[in-house]
Amino acid sequence: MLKITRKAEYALIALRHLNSIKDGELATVKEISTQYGIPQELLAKALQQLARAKVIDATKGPSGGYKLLTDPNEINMTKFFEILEGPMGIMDCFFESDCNQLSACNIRTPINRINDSIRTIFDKLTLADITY
Amino acid sequence: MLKITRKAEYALIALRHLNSIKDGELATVKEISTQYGIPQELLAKALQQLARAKVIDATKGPSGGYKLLTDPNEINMTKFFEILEGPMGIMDCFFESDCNQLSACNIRTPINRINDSIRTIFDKLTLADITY
DNA sequence: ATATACACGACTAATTTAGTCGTAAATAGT
DNA sequence: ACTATTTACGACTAAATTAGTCGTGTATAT
Repeated sequence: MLKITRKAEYALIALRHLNSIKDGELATVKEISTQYGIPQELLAKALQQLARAKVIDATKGPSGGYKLLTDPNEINMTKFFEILEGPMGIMDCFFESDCNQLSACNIRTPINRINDSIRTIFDKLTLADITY
Repeated sequence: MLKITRKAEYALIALRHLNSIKDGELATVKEISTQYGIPQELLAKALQQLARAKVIDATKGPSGGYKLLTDPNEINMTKFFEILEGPMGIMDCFFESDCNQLSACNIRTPINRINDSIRTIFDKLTLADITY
């Protein structure tokens, strides 16, 4: 339970990789997927999402690839996960609001507190923390 | 992402309910599922798991039902979730160990730290915290 | 031109979660 | 003893989510 998706996992591996290469260098999806044994197309999608969100920068064409765009200290894990997996919350009722049991529900408040705790952890965690 | 299952959600609602009834009283699955609009059979399963784990106590027959068995302060959320959803971890590789990418994986250690943080939160959270 | 690399939507497959059903066993009340 | 009620539990189906693939398009270095 409380598992992250593989896509996020792959993205994390890739980000860490991007963080480790030299300044000015690029890494391609192919390289990364080969090196870590990750399905290429799936990793590609994840990196495209991160590129759209301006976390990484894409260069097309031969000798193209990706590089980090943001300071690793600036990318927190809440942002990261929300880019890849959508809004973070341990229960759906925080996003949906069409829960027909709302009036009867007796755990909304406590669940909210749990949720905040988890969010706080991920807010404080940056890519830099994942990296060392 | 990081969502808990509905079964766990239902169980939490039920536990909170059990915690609210008078000492010596019992609540049946039927009552609870009706009151909160929860599928009866699914809630039944969840409560059976909790009963097997000695978190609650079951009495069969007419005028039977469930009651809390443990002090709400003694039930922590890690235990609770692991009873209902199995081992808690944000990645599978902590349980499986047959990951063939292990050698290449560059995020195992940092992921472990994240995992520990989450665990710590849930370790400290008891049913009593959910209850007030 | 052409080969390489990213972009992206549509699609299928696999896995997980949600929910149902049938049957059994205990027990209180009659 | 019989019946209604309630828990116990495995097998099953349905729904939803996640994982992974494919086809096509666009940019660009050589």
